[in-house]
Amino acid sequence: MVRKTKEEAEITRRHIIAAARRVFLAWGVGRTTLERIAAEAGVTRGAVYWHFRNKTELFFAMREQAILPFLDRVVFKEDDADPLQGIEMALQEIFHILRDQAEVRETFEIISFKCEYVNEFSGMMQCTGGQLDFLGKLTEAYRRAEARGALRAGSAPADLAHDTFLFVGGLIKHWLAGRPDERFRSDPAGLIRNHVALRRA
Amino acid sequence: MVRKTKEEAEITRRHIIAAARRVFLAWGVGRTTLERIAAEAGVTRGAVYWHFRNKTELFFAMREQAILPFLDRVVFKEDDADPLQGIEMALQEIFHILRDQAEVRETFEIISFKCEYVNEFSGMMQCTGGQLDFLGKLTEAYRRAEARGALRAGSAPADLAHDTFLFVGGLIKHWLAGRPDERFRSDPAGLIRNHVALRRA
DNA sequence: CGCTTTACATACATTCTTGAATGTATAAAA
DNA sequence: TTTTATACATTCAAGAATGTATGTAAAGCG
Repeated sequence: MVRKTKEEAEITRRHIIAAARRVFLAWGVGRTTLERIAAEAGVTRGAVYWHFRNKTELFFAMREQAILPFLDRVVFKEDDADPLQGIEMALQEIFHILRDQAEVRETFEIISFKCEYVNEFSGMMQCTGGQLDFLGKLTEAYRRAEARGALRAGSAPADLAHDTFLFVGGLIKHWLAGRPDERFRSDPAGLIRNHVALRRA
Repeated sequence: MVRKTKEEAEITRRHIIAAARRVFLAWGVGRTTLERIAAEAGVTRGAVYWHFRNKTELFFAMREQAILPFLDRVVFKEDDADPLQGIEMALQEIFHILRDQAEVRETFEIISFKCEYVNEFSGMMQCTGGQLDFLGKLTEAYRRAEARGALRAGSAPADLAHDTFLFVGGLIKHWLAGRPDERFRSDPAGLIRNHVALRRA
């Protein structure tokens, strides 16, 4: 066996994560063996065990990679002229990421449908910190909109934020699950536009 | 072994399904062995194999049981005075069922979080017939509301129905996942009320 | 230049699971 | 009353899958 440099080892590590994503998606996390991941990555199980303590750690490494784009790209712009526009664009951006970045989409598909939330994983089904953060930012954005008089009367920002949060959760799930011809999959932009329009003053 | 009568065999069958539900919930469907289900039900694996061809068939039998209460109890009453009231009550009823019927709630938890949608199961992640039926009834109900002038202007019934459908999907998921102190878990009624109120003329 | 650590591959022991085969006592049918 | 089908229990063979232990050759470092 030819010993690799640090850079080459890092590449191997990424290959293993990418292979894991493909195999998880096709077989589900539970039915995926490290042997199969290794084969898919063109290495042996020994290599996988070298880089990751076990399947769980590999799973979390994969998950981490997919969350980063959202932290970077989903932001609530403060548009004084139309505060709700910032909310709408943030929501749209979620689906742009899912559409454009296959690895992110596949990872979300795995998290949503190819994984059992039990034992070490059971905490993951609750709202994660990132999700609560998103809910908080949504609430702030609606508050700003209210201050600008952009909201229709009778709706508290916090309630609107909760409603939007649940809407987005449902949409992500159905978007991921749906076949291309289904509405949830084909027209998230329209659904988001309608959702936000309901809130306009 | 004492051979059982048909009635006793039916009871055994139900016991096995109930045991499977408990074990699925704790261990996840994939990591659950028929041996463990059998032990939980107080029978041997032979009995399980007698009643069900394999774990998949047992899973679907359990699932079937949990869907029935919704077909019975979630109905859209046609209230001419306040058509949106019928929609709101139908949504509320979903969570009454989940709150009151532990077996239904647990089964939904399994379907949502303790099961990998792969191979035979992969079709299940799409909208089932029951869900599409629900969406259809929602659309009809909103159409009736529009005809009665109960809807705020500018929103098409079909769009409202989609929005509500996604909201409910998100709410069910977060309600199931949440701990009792979380808002999604503690106050679905309020969230539903706000959601419907947004649509009022 | 020699030692140590790294980055894997290989081999092994152990532990589940599963499906099927077989046994068996009795309920139900004839 | 005899026969047959039922409703399980028990046993077995065989194949994964896992974690670990060990081998190894080269990279990295003083």
